Parts: sequence; C-alpha cells; structure tokens
Amino acid sequence: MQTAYRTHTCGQLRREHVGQTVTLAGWVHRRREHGGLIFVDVRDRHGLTQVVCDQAAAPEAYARAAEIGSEWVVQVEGAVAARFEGNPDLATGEIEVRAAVVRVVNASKVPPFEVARDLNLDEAQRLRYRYLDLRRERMARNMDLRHRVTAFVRQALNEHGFIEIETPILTRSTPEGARDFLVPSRLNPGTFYALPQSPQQMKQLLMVAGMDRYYQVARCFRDEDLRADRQFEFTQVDIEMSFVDEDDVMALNEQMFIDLCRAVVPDRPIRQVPFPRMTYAEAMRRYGNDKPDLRFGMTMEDLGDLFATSDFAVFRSTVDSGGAIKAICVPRLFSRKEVGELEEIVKAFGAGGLAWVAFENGETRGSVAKWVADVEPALRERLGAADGHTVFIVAAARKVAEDSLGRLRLHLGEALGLIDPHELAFLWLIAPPLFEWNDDEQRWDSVHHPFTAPHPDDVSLLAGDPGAVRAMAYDAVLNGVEVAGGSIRIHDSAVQQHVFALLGIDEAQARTEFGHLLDAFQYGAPPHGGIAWGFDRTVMILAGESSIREVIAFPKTVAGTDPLTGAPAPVPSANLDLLGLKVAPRT
RNA sequence: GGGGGCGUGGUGUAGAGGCCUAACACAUCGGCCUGUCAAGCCGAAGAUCGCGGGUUCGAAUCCCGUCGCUCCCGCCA
Repeated sequence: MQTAYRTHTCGQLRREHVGQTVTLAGWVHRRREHGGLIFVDVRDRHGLTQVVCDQAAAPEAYARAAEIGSEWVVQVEGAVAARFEGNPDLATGEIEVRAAVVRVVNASKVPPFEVARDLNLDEAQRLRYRYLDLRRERMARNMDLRHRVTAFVRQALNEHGFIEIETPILTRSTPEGARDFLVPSRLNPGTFYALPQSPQQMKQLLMVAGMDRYYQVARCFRDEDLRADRQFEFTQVDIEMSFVDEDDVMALNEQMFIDLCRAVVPDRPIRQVPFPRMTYAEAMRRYGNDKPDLRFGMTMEDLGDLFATSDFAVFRSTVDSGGAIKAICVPRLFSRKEVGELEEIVKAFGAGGLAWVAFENGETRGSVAKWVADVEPALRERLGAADGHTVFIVAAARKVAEDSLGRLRLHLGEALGLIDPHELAFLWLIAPPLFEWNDDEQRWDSVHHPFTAPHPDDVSLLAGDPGAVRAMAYDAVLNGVEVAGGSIRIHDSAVQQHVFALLGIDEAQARTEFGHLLDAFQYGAPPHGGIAWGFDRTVMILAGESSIREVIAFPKTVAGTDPLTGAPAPVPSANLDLLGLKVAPRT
C-alpha cells in the first residue's frame, strides 16, 4: 500500500512496527486537545491510527495539529511507539505515531453530519452526501464485504470451469415480466432498446453456443416500485450450465453458499447442512409463504378435519365451501388488546377475523373456546399446545388463510424475539407450479419465467390442467429472503411454443419477440439450466442489514430519485428532437 | 394506484393547545488543560418547529392540502 503519500495504511501498524519511522495519510477522524498535547485519530478505509503531537517535542507538527478540523486530509510523519496504555477496541490500539511532521493535504468544510459517529441519519441527507456517508465505518465495512463476496464468487466459479461473459445492456423489450426501462434509438427514431431485466435469453443462447458454463456479475433493470429490498437496478450473479439437472445446479450453489459464509462471516452459524429441501406446496401449507424463515417454529397446522362436523357455523361453512382452517400455536398469552392488534394484521391480508384459544392455568378461554371443547385434545396434540400457550386460527379461502396467518407468524416471530439474528437458515424451495392463473387477463402466467421446463412427469398435464404442472425450478431462501432462483430450461422448441401459447403469446408474436431463441433451439440446443443470485440481498443479509441500500454505493430513494446527482432530470428539447421524442403534458 | 410512520438549530432527539422568550446531547466557535481514545472543564453563537392554508383569543402541537424521506399492499416473468 506504499505510495508517494504514505508508507502504511491507517489500519496496518502493530506492535512489531514500533521504532519504525512511517508516513500516514488520511482523514481527521477525531481530535483531542490537552494543552501541550494533541491526539489526532487519522482514518482511512482500512482503520484508525492515533497520532500524538507533542508541543515540546515537535512544535511545528503541534501547531499544524492545532489548526485542523474534522475530515481534513492530513499527512503525518513520525515514529511508531508503543502506547502507555493500549486501546483494545482498536486494531492499531497497541501503538501510536509520534508526529514529527504534520501536513495539511486538503482542508474540509465542516461536514453536514458527523462522519465519526454511527447515527441513524435521515436517508435523503445520507444520499445527498453519499461520499461522506460511505466514509463511515458501517458503510466502509459493507462495501468491503460486498467486494469480498464478489471476489469469492468469481474465484469459486472460475475454479469450477466457468467463464464470465458480458451480455448487452441495450437489448430488445419483451412483453413478459416487469416493466422495462426504455432507451430511445437515435439512429432509428421511434424505436427503443430495453435495459435487461436479466440476461436470461442471452445466457441460454450462450448455452446453444457451447459456452457450457457461463456466469456474469450482471446489472439488471426493472422499472417497478422500489422497496427496502428492491432497486431499479440491482446485481445478479447469473449462472448457466449445460448438460445438468436440478441437483447439479443446486449442489454447486449450495456448496458455494456454504463456503462463502464460512469465508466472509465465519462466526455466523448455518442452521442446517445440507440445506433442507421443501416443496412449494409444503411451504405454503406450513408457512403460508414461498420463502419461509426457518429460524423459528410456530408452523401452521390444518384443522379443517376437526371442524368438518362442528356446530360452529363459521368454521363449518368455511370447510363446506372448500376453504381452510389454519392455526399456529404461540408459546405465550395475550391480552385482549394485543389480540385485537394481531387481528388487524390478518385482516389486512384478507382474513375476516382472528379466532383464538388460550390455555391458562388449566382453563381454556378465548373467542372460540366454547366451540373447540369437543376437539380440544386433538387440537392441542396437533399443535403441541400446552398451558401458557395461545392458538390463533384463521378460517378463510385457503390462499387467504395461509397468507394472512403466515404474515402473523412472521410478525410474532420478530415481535416475540424468537429469531436469532446471527443464524443463517438456508433452504431450497422446489417444485413450484409452472403457471398461475391471471384472472384479469384471463390467461396463464409464468410463475418463474416462460423458459422454465415443466417437470417431465407433468408434461402430459400441459394441455388439460396447466395449473397442476410443476416446474423444474428451485429457489434458495435465506432467513426468509429469496436469495437465488433458477430452473432447468426448455430446450425443445415445440415445448417452448406450447408454453408460449398457454401464456397467450400467439405464434406471430412469439416469432417477432422470441424468434431468435426459437431459431437457436433448432440448431442443437443442449439441455441446460441455471440460477441467478439476488446479489444485493445476499450481501444485505450477510452484512446484517435490512435494506439493500446499505450495500449499494449509490442507491436511489424509494421514489426513484438520486439526491446526490438530482436524477432523474429533464433534458434540453434539442436532445428530445434528435430522438424524435416529445414530452406530453401531465394529465 | 392505495394504506401507515416520520419531518423541530449543522446532526440526533425532547416538547403533543397557553408552562415555549422552544429543551437536551453531539457538532461548530472562543478559552483552560501534557496521556486522551465518545477526553474533560468554562463560555458563546446557532431554529420564525418542511411548505401553504384553515380552526382558535392563542398552534411546533388540532384540521386540510402539498413536498420530502421511509415501511407495507398492489406491482416486481
């Protein structure tokens, strides 16, 4: 790290350097003035070193140190000395640098917030001065972690015989999936490029091209509303392999996840290895969610059979009309007020209400205590309900019951502190449905994407019962977050056309929009499949953050703006003329 | 498109109809101080409480609108 300005970084010096003369360069983190003695903590990305300026020993250095303020850039020359009393909180805490020369390299205005302090700052403020925000220890650590994860993944894939290939950023818009970001073409006015939502088609073409094992750390773009875990532009580790089945892809990625975690967050335990595999159907049934958080229990049970002949009209009629009665058991008792608050959660997701039974001091009470009396032993056994526990029940259409109770489960897991934030709970979610019915459009939609292969056992169902067809797809879920998703692809143009037809894409449209892919499949397409990591989310979890903005250097606000650059911004009308564009007045 | 939360000196917060001539901490500026490390002590400056309207004798506080940030639903193959 030695350069014209420094011999060491600010995180480098240790006891063994004592006696050496060194030069450091960095930012003034903090200054402590004691009369004839000034301590300056000099910081760079690598750490913090205490510099001592003694008026008696080095009057010039002392005079400079007396002038400088926070975040000034300084250069310090001096001897490394052992400290009288070390600072165990600091990597360089055993030493200090006795300044012989202090130079002001560049002064700084008083910063708009304290870089040296870890505060919960207003995000607009942080983004406006992102270059200062990134100086803070937390962000420097996150950027470093992100880099190490990228480097690890590249190295691991390289060692497994993959090659990294870049694919175009200016591509063709297709009707499937998210809203595209469009780029007008100057040379072909009135036509548009689209930014890639993922390199999906290109990587499949690369398989036809014989590239065998491809990966790319790929920027992807989707013009949808932003969230804590969603940005317009995000990064995928995009992987595609030829001559593989689902197990090949999952095994490779599982080992990478494990090795990665052990390398970059060695002190965080992985809950279960090998990763458990759970079908989509089971995840919905037990967790009400296609990305279950396995760090805590409280799984759902189905009580439909217990109430099929019940006198309780609400439950009975739910069962009769094909709905579900789902329950979770919570190892706690709640006040009526608390139950009311929890009920609001399930109502927000469509449930009519939240029924509950509490077992307290040998008594059974709660909104439906009277009605569960007949079936109480069976109910308690199924849910493992003991004294001091509360059972929450939602009776509704199956999807509503699972969804709302699943949300309640997550809420309680967090609110009751049942989650160890340190733990890493991976699982593979497998065999999701290939299609889901789109009621608005009166057609089937791909659950994953339209190139996902149907399970071989279900191909015969494509014609008669598309909703029952399982996909050869798999998602990696970590702590309730989808961190990767992939599938085995269709490599047969006939099956592909059949799927397009079900999606409401007629032959002419398929030719226009996917002709290149269908053509390619007629020139010897190898069986292939792959996966894409949601890279930002993965790093977010490893960093212990709850927003991907914390692991992206220059993110957008949830309104899609960048307070630093002022993007998006109007452009001169001459630029629009060149593109043949005209801005319509707002309606 | 919809729902919730927040917006008070540079920063983070307190104040929730009259105790507000707006409090505290950090930062800033001046002074003291030779072993601190979130240094300490003394002092100073700094806010028409996001913006606009309304209610009221009286609004940081209540109401409406608007802007910004944020969380969630929809959306995200």
